[in-house]
Amino acid sequence: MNQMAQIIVDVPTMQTNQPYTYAIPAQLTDQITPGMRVVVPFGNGSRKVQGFVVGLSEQTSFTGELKSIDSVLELHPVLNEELLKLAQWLAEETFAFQITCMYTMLPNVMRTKTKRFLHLIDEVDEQTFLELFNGQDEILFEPEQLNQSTVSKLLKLKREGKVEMTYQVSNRAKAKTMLGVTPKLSFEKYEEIRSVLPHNAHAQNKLLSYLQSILTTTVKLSEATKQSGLTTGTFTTGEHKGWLAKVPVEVYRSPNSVNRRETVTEEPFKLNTSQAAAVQQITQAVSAQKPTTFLLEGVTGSGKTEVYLQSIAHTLAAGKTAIMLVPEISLTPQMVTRVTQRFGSAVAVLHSGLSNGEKYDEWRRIEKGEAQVVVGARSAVFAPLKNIGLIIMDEEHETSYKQDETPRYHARNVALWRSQYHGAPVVLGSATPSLESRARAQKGVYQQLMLPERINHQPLPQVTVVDMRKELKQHAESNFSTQLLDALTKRIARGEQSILMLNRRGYSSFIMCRDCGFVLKCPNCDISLTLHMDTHTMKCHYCGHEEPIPHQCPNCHSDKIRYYGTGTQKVQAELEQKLPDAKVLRMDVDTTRRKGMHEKLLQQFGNHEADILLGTQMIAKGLDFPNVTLVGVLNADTGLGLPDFRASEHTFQLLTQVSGRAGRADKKGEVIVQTFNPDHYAIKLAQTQDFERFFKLEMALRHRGGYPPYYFTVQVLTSHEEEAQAAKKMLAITNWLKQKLAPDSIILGPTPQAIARVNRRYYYQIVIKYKQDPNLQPSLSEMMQGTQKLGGQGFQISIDPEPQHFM
DNA sequence: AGCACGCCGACT
DNA sequence: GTCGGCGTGCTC
Repeated sequence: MNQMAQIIVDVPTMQTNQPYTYAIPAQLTDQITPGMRVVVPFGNGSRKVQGFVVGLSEQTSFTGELKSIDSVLELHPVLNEELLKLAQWLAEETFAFQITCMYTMLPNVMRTKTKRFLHLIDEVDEQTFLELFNGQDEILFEPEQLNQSTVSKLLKLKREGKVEMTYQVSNRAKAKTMLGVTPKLSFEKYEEIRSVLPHNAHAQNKLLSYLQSILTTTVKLSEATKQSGLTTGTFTTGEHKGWLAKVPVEVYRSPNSVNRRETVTEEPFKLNTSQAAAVQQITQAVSAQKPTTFLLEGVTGSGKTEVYLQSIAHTLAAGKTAIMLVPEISLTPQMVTRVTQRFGSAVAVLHSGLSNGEKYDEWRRIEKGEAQVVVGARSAVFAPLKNIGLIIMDEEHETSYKQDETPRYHARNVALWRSQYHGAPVVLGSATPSLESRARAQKGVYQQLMLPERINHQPLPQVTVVDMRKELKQHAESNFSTQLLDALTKRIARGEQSILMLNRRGYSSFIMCRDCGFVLKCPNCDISLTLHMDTHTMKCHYCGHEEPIPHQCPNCHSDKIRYYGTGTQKVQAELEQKLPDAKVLRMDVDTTRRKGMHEKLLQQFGNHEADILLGTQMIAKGLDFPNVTLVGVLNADTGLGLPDFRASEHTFQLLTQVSGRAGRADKKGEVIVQTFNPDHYAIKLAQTQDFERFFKLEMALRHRGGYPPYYFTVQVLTSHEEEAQAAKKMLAITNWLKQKLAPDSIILGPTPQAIARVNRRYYYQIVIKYKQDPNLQPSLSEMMQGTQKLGGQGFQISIDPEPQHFM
């Protein structure tokens, strides 16, 4: 009989990042199983915290006195054996706390906050009673809500033993309920009642028949009224007479339940030879339960999605489940509809647009086995599916698959882990794979699948590169070349649509004084403020600081303070001036901040309510508008200037993707790319969508520079309010690590971060490059242990494995 | 995180 | 002398 449980408590610190042993009280002996959420007393005051049971035992090596589990939060575990193991692996891999990893895998509602109450247990004078307790003998204790003297007075009473503190962990993971009706009597009994019913009681007679028809089941009241044609009043009468009971029934808040088709309406398309070959290879691995990783390479329009869908169909037919990961930005209604029309109610969709309650409900549908296909962004890789047969990751090169806060995991690595666990293949799909993945395919670690031809044999759109250096010499400064303006004018005349993309990477519209060169900067961060015309403010994109637009230079009081840089708003203004007849839709962070605006704008554009869609990167991904025949990239190369070794890769990927947006239907597409670097290889090769040549060239450069994928990388970051402190600490860490690491591991730095100060803190970093270093993981763990106590000294230290950009 | 213990300055 | 400031260390 297991009398003890190992529990990971919700106290995210290095020192508490380990299981604690608790006694299982007698009345809970049979209920506690690993993966459950429980409430336990923790720490000196035995305050109550949430915890996860990770193991059971009969003994413990702990010699102190054990505390007992307070209560359980669910009847069933929320983490199964697989996910518990995954959480442990993830914690080691990303240097994060186990508790943080567990919460990452679960819906937000499972994160709890403990409420504290103060209870009066002794006599106090009337004055204090009224002042502190407002005449009640129990109050909610929220120190941040109260003023300081009140808090200290209360704490004093506590020390004197006149007041007791109690804790309450509130469980927000509640299923939504609706009123349901359930018959209370037997068929015969209802028959008896009917025989003594007055002849004119038609409604009650009808109710009796209805109750007889749903015996032993519970039906939602709203459905019951619909089915029976009776009013809620009649049901209430029935309740009063003891014929039926009104009980709460659990329902799902599924937002798309209305349009979620119960029946499959879309037929699989016919595959071409290469698609069929790909599906065949994938499904073979599914059947053989081989955890093969496939790299599915195909130009835009080569029908990757159909390969995914038919592979999933096969997986379902084999009685298994599947995960399909897509970047958040391509999780559009069109895309979701396509999947749901194929697989009906077997699909669960997880995306950021859902409310916490809705996410919880989708999660429960998956967990209960009611959904077998999960479609979602990064975190959907943790979907609690059992018996996974296939994991798909579309646009595998997308940087959004890496989480940029702890745990800093990459969904691809999690997918590969689960693939090994389940013996399930992974399909990584992209037109422009990440160099890491493509290199692995080269080495035979991944199996390459190619889709060389476009589905309807259209030629790729013609891509013209315009040299903006020449353009600028010919006429005044403008965002538009003559060529692009002409092309736009033509489309408007023909009633066709255009997409204009502004590459915002490394660009912002700041404001500068033309007399003294003063640039308005954020008072908290080392970064210039960005102009926002819609709110008429200057904003800091890092800390959110906001201030009014200056009309006079704060430094020299000149009024020649002007805007610099190119934002979408400025381009829109220029468009309106140059093409006054064109209807322009602008889509950027500012116009899509409100929930649902993204979809709404796309829908408007799809309905041809505008001629031109102007936007940033977000319009490059996965949109399919048949009437779009022109794609213009206003500034292809702003990203190239960044001191980031992935700059070329990102530029190539972006241009290739955006080019795929032109002429997808029967109309021929054209792409115009404006650049100041027309000879750059990333731009030239994107013109012909020649990924293979780009790959070879870029790999040679990475080899020369000693960059990934030739090396693995880890970034270590320290910060402090004082610059010298941050620098000193980083240097000390560097010297310590140098002694620990393998001789062929390289440490770059310490260097200040590109934006050295953010939110009043200074950041210093090092980057470790290594090929194979068994000492690295333990050394970094040791470092995290050792530096933990420095937290109180105002230091923050974080580790980012395989950072997206380390500048 | 949050609670207690413990050691120093400024008050009745 | 005591009250309360927060630096330090621990939590089954």
